Amino acid sequence: MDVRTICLGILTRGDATGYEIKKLFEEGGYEHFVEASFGSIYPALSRLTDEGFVSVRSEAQEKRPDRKVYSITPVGRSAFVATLLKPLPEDRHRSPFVFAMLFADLLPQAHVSAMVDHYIGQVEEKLAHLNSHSDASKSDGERFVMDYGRTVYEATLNFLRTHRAEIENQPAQAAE
Amino acid sequence: MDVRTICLGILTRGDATGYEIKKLFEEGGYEHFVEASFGSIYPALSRLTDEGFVSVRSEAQEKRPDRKVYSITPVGRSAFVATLLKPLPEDRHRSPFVFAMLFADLLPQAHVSAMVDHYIGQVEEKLAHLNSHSDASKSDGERFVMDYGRTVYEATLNFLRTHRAEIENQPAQAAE
DNA sequence: GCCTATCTATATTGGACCGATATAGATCGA
DNA sequence: TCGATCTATATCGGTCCAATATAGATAGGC
Repeated sequence: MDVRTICLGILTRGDATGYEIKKLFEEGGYEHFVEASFGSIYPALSRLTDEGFVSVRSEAQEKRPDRKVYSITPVGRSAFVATLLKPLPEDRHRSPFVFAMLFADLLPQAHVSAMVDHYIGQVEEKLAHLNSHSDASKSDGERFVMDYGRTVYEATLNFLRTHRAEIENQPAQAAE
Repeated sequence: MDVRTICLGILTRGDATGYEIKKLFEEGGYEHFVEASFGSIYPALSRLTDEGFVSVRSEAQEKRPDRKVYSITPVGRSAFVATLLKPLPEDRHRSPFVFAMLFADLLPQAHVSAMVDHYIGQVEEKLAHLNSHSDASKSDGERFVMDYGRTVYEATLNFLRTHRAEIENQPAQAAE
């Protein structure tokens, strides 16, 4: 999903700055399915403004730099819905950890165990972060995607804990 | 994980052409954690050759275009292992479908159901593809990552089948 | 008082990546 | 004969992002 569509979607839920959009990705429990960097968010917001899909107003702040608050326009809202009604791009999953496990036999066993421990820790942290969000104020869609994320993280943890021995106790540099 | 590292890894398992590396991603059951396009594979192989991490030989074929076969060098193999021993980049997951489900309330219910059906079909296809790979000739690492993929796909399917009603029967354009 | 770490806030850049395209060689079914 | 599809290499323009830049803070340690 391109970053302009992502920003439009976020803005259907309420006005936001570029910085707030980024924070939503980092802290909002969305990291299992969406992310964007400042390097793409600010240019995307600029283009959306140029295209008339969003409008922008500056707000001065005391003791803080000014902030630019973006609002979706009616045209932008229609464009967003139209995009969702088209066939969606494929999911993309990239896991350096899983890729590295393909080659566990090339690594010292102690290091493989440490990598598995570290990855389990990362997933536990993400799950805890998801669980820290109360469901009280969530829409059905938000609850659905949070529960989906929990399901995948829990399945991942169960799998790693159950199956880690299968790649940890391999002879180093097995003949291949 | 950058594409050069990915190509190096594949080549530790045996010589391959750029085209074969791409086919491995598409058909090898790796799509839940790694992928690269021709647009990045060929330049990566060129750079690896320039850097001395791989060597290349051309093979003429009857009735087919010539093919370039790449082999990892001892220096390349060491570099690959050294890369795996460093801290790995974070996983990245991008799911336009899950992102769209955040906004299910903006869409006609029939369309939401169709999107869920289509996504379930895609995941079922990926799972069937994974299951089509016999475990007989797999290394422990390969078995591990295939089993991991199955676990995640199965958890996904179970979740979608169980919870789809939570976003399908919403009033259209709920007040927000 | 200074320095480092961290937060808030916007913006840009160079390099990596990729979908599309190009070129060139086939087979197969209608 | 033609269109679809496969094999095979390669490039390009657009998108994305980590890093960097600039500018405004607070807080804690020395």
